[in-house]
Amino acid sequence: MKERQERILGEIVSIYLETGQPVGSRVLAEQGRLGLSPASIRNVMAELERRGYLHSPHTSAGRVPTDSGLRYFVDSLMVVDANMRDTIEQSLTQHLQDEASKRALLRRASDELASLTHFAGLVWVRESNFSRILRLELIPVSSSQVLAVIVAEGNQIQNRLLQRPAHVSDEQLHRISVRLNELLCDCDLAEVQRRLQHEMDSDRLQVRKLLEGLKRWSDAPNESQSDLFVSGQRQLFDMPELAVIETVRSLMAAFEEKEQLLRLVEQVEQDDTGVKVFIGSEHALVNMEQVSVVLSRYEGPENIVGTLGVIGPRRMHYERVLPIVDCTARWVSRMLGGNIDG
Amino acid sequence: MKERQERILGEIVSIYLETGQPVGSRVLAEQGRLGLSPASIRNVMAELERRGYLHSPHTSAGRVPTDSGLRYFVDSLMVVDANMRDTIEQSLTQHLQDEASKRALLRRASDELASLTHFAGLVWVRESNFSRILRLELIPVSSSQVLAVIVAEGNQIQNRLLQRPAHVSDEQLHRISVRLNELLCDCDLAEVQRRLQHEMDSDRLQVRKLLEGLKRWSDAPNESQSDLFVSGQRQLFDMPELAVIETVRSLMAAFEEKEQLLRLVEQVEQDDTGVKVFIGSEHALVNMEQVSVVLSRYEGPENIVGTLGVIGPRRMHYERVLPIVDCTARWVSRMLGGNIDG
DNA sequence: ATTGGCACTTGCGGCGCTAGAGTGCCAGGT
DNA sequence: ACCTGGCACTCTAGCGCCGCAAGTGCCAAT
Repeated sequence: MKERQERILGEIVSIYLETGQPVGSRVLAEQGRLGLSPASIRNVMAELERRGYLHSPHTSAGRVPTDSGLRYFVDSLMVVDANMRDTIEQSLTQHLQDEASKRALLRRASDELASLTHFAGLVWVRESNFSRILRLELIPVSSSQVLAVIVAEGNQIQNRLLQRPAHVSDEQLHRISVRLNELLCDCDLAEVQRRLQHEMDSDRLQVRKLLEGLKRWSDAPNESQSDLFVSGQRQLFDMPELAVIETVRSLMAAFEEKEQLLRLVEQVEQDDTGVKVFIGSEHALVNMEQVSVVLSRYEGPENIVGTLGVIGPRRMHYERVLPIVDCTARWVSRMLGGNIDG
Repeated sequence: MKERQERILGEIVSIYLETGQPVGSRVLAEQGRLGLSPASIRNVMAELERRGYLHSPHTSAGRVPTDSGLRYFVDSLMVVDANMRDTIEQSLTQHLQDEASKRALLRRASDELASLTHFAGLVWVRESNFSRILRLELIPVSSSQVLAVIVAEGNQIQNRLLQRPAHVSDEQLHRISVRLNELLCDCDLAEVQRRLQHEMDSDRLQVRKLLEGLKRWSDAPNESQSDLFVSGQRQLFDMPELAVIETVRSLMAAFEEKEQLLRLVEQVEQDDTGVKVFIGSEHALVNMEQVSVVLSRYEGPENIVGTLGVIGPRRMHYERVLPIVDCTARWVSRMLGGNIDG
């Protein structure tokens, strides 16, 4: 694209991001940074429209950047604010210092995304079953129940109540626990299943019920930990172009049903090329042509991976939001590396 | 109030609940169940308006029940559908059968409230620390960490990673675990604190760090379990009178900030007189004069208490919603009594 | 006490108009 | 060859107006 066209597209986009209104040749000329008359600008605008970067809502309105227009801006024209990163790091350091658990950390990360961008923050963590068992412990709870605790790789901790086999003393239970621990330690999921099955067949331990419970656990992903944190939805509705009941409904539906978001989020998990932007209709979310999604993959130790980012209006300051999402993702990755329970 | 006035108020309310529109004397007369002419009805309506049960938006609109009008309806006129309860029980039995954890159960209850009423379901559980310890176990995780698991009364289970004291073998850790278990078993929170302090002072076990971690745990309420479940918000925006951006914002704010809701919810926790209804401005939520809240307290075994209910439009079918909330609360109470982990 | 009739009030939808904004194109200047 | 002022054209948003429909309050008659 000609340099002249780029300059004009850039100006149009940045004014549009500010105001959200169509921008006309007049204001563009008066704003002065181009040194061109309205008429000249009009010619270029017409060309840009022919190429699909601009769009007129109607004859007597100005031009609005299309999704492609914004895309071009984000890909080629945008300059990220350099000292943005420091500000972000600072804020993150301040607010995300020492969180007790992984869940708490992620929730706070989501809050932080929301408060930095003033849009909706989003943190997703891949639903993961225990992968490789580091430790298994059975703890007697009552005469009818026993608590199974599993510590898996990446310090994931999961627990579940199982039915206690009749006529098994605490003493015996402890022995079974030790035995199972030896049996299942360092096994991955498939191996755990196999060995449990084998154990059940021979049933030397006479605790078929218990083993069944364990097996069922390893079958189903642990659904008790919801895995999508969303913060600051309400801020979206402060943007006039999103404060439309139709859009509101769609947004709420997306947040509540989650499947649509998950599809998007999983796309990002595939390739790990930093921050990914979906502008307007680029994500396939229906009725949400006015929103953009900015996501990045993050990665904790062993088996913890996920995606985080923000959902905001199509006209967001990408040059601010992109580094925010990027930094937060890195930060979260770093924090997850530390000492954190699951 | 005169029987005639009651009948008319009742008719107005039930038409209003259906349509959401002001109801005029004409339709009321034509509807036929009163056997009176529009003129007569008008007289009574004027009287009802003077008493504050009705309100005209303007001269040429019909009458709309005020909050007091609806209140009177709910308190004195309403007849709850008798076989409603069966339907509800049935649906609950079907969907809430065996949930693995307390959290899962409560979340499902919230979903169920939402799907039965088509409004937003709400379940709150009182944030509670462990009360009386039934069992404490220390599990070695790595060379630097140890997992503490506490089983408390009511089968509440909580776990936390603590720093592992240096130079303590798995063997020793197990002994410490047994010792601590003996020491702290059956103690309430205050007693736990006291004994831990005492133990730290003498420090016979040489594991000050570990004890400190435990103590800090018992100080702070366990914040990692968020305690308010909300489902089906989006359904609210299908009601035309709530699909107003102003109201949407307020609703979202209430759901996100939670303090306002908690204040309401705690009011209900105080007295346990079954279902409680807040109509329109009766709850002090700003900008939400168009919504009503129906809540009931529920109660699990030992120390688990909470409030659940729905948030819906002011014009909801109270005669349907009240039994739904009531039954769900009883049901949840019953289920919590069963075998469920925390 | 009830009711039909009538005058009065009020919001709402449709219509036409104007002002303002912005464009496209052309002809003339550099 | 490119830029620019000018002009005719188009479209929308806002305003005022009007008439319709709905509903009321009151009164006189039953």
